Amino acid sequence: MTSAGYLVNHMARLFADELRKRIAPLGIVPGQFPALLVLWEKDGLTQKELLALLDIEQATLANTLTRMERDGLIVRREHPADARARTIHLSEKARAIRDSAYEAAKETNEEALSGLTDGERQSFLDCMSRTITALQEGGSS
Amino acid sequence: MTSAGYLVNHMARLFADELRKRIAPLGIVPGQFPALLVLWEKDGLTQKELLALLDIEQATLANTLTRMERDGLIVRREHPADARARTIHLSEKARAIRDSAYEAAKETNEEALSGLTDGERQSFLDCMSRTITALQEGGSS
DNA sequence: TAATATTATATAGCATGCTATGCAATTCGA
DNA sequence: TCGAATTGCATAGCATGCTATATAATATTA
Repeated sequence: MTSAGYLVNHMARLFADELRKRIAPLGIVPGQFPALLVLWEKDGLTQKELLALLDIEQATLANTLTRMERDGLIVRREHPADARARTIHLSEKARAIRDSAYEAAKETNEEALSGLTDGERQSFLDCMSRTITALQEGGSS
Repeated sequence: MTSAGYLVNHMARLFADELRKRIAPLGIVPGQFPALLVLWEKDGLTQKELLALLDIEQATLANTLTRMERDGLIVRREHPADARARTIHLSEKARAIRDSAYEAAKETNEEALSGLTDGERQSFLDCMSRTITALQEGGSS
């Protein structure tokens, strides 16, 4: 159980669980975080525009947005020019938790990497980025 | 999108997808891999014994075993001494794909880490192990 | 030994992710 | 401009993981 794949899977679940506990009081869950990060920067995007900034599939985003709407984090309005599309807008609630959510994410990362030096953290993130690139290139060949 | 948590999640999905593609011809899926690794070493364990060797929850294992039985990878027999328990046995099919499965996992790891030197791979795995430890300790405090 | 507690496994319900497919609206080309 | 192709989003169905709870069997204890 010390292969890269096994460790990566285990680590990802622990990361998600830790974040989940920290953001639970805010009324959000880990799967909503990436979309929120984008929408906190720029509101009123269409699903397609939001999708282009995330690393998930369209169907996954569609389902996540449905849950975010159910949870009162976003509202979707009809697109002014295209009846197929809808624009996505954060609720006041979602805007209000922004700083706390950033803080929770920061604390999660800090806890996870607490045993690593700054240099190790740097090279760790670098290794992950390069691993991601390698796996993406393999698939698209 | 360069925080540790985001990268870890993304990397884990790419790893799983790559492995999924490589083992699909064998008739298994990534979630079955950890249980298979254990059962290839030692057959006839109970669910509880198997669980003790894996990093997943009991309910997750129970469902995985149900799917493995459905897929013809295992059979479960009544435990000779405890009517609550069942012993888990690999099918001939599962035994037959062992070497191919190991090879597929090895190739997945090799592809993922292809851009890293041996030294980098070593420290990468080490960082992951330490991160896992840090997150486990935090939760159990 | 009968009542209680514990244990082994299963199930319910949910989140997150995927592929495949459906559907309505828009765009393009003849 | 009309029919075909494309596009934007939703839905179906599944895997993998979780927590909480149910159930039956075993173990303990008063």
